[in-house]
Amino acid sequence: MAVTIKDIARLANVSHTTVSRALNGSPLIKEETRRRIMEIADQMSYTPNYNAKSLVLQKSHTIGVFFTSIASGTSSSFLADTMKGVSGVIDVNYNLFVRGIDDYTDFSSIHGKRFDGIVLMSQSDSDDAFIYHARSKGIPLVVLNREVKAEGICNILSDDRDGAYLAGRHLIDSGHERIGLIEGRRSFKSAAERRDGLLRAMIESHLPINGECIVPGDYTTQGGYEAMRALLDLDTPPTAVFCANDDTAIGAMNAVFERGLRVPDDISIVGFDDIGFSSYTNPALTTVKRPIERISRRGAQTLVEWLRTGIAPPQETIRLHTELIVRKSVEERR
Amino acid sequence: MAVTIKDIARLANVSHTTVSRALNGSPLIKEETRRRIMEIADQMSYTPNYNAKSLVLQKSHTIGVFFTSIASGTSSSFLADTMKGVSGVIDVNYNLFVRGIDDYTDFSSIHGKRFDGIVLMSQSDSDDAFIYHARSKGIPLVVLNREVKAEGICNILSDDRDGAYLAGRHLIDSGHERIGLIEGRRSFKSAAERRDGLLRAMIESHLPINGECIVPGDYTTQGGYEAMRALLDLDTPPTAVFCANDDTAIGAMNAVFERGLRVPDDISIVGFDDIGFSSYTNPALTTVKRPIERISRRGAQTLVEWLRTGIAPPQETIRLHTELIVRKSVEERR
DNA sequence: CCGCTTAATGCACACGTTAACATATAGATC
DNA sequence: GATCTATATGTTAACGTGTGCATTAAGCGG
Repeated sequence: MAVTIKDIARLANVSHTTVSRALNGSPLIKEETRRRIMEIADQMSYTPNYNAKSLVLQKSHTIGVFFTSIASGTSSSFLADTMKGVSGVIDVNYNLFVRGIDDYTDFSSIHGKRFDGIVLMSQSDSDDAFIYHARSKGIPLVVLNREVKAEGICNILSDDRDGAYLAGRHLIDSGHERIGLIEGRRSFKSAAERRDGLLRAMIESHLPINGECIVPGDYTTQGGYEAMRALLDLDTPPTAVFCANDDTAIGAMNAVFERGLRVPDDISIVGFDDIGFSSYTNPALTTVKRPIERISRRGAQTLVEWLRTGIAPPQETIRLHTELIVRKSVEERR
Repeated sequence: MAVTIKDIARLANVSHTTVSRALNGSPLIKEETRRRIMEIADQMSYTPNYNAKSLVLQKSHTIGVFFTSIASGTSSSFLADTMKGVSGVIDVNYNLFVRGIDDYTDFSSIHGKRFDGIVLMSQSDSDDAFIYHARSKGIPLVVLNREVKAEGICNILSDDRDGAYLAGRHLIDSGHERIGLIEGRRSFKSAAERRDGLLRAMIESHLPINGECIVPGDYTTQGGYEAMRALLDLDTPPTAVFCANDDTAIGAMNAVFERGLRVPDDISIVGFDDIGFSSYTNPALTTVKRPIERISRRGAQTLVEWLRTGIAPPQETIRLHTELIVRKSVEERR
């Protein structure tokens, strides 16, 4: 049914070897012959069978994009931005394969025959088993969004600690002294980094750190809502709260409104990520912009280059800058 | 490097054919032999080479998930919900391939050798060329989210017209008579259906339809913001506005607040989709729930069944129910 | 005219798997 | 015990493509 190089060979009165070489730009073929073959191929609208190619070349023509989980814990904007970034870079005759790591019970099907390379958007150190496996199989791997010290893998992530520090500074500079924190999902590395950044800003300014003002969260809107309720129940609630991400911040704002309080007049809120909606909350959310799409694009580019040249990128950790976006959810109380 | 059935055959002292049969559960193999082979395979942690399998079986083991566009026009929650729905159903030894149709300049690489089946989350009739192509190549195709009358393809979508009708009824029952509409993206079929649903409710109740109260939108938050500003600039603005989706509604609410007006006291707003954030807007958004994840899951199941049994599903249009979610953004003004 | 180099092409096999056909073994039938 | 049948396994070719090696043709120096 489908046209193969043998079909072309028959029409061109050459061997299929010659056709193969002509189509792949081998210097062994006479220019005139090549043109003739190309023309026939074109006219028959030949497309190579990638399975056959892959089989003989020991390449898969597939790039895997993995998330820690697709089913839960990954926010929509995060997933979408990643897909946008990656799919813009990988050209269309690569297969773009997408999965959550938690879809797998064992990793036996993850091997070099199946994936030329992998982009891992990693959120949790539970991914380490996956990373270890991929490395042991020798699959080129770029890890995004989380620092992994293992040898031979390239990290690209946003400087969350720095971003959280900026957010903290902003609150402090605005005159806040009693600052609360709603944390991110416990096992996620980013959660720890953001906490550390905020705390560094507070320590640097000699502000006291009250354990009661630090409450757990899970990066969800519902989690932010509940955490903020807990903070508001304190005898003296904080005047400003740093939320580990925007989803959390939106939930937190709801809890504030529910008590009949106002943002930022009664309580200031800062988020993290700058998802699309954060400029449309009421009041608009002051937050830290994290360039997920840029990270993904950069990661995909790194991988593509790696595959093209065959030389691994330097084992370095690239941190893309975060940026404080000041909107309306923080009160100046000087 | 990688272990093949021939390696197993050598160790088991049988031919590779026997191994192949044993692993594939052929009844021709003695139970004892099978066990022995299985054990060896297991112990060597054998994984089949899917390229070789695909080559000989003329199957690709790949399911394509296509969007009209990944780069633009597809909201994050839409994309994410689709991925969640599909990836939950397709088992992990299928390749899950994801792309936007607009990534392609020509469809020559879309053929049966490359895709066992395709799930198309279609938003625009610009996808018709793609659909036609896939059909002509004989690729099993399930089209989600948009009705396509072409023969032999199965449609699964939400009943947007009915949902919009429900929203309209709700506004009318709440005492609104001057009702505005911010439309969806012009080329998207869903935009027209939602408009029709609303209009039907209004006509049914003998409400006048003012052209000036119907303004264009594009399913984006920014678009909703601008459209609502236009509505508010009217001499007599509507008392309630139906927005073609939640993103639009959120933008619209912002425009209302910006004028110092209140929702729902001064103006009522209804959205469509029930994205995650719509219960966290302030006030919480009354909207119509559209089960994207369920649609995707159902679509993927249909396709999987089709591939498993080899018999095409009846060419029908399945409409999953939408549901009115009443929250706080509509005023009772009776 | 012979041998030698260079350019262009073909032959045959390999990649890992499945399947049609062939073969071997054992038990059943007469 | 010869013949048949059923059961279990092996042989071989095929899927579509790329590549090492052989082959042919042509050009060239002596």
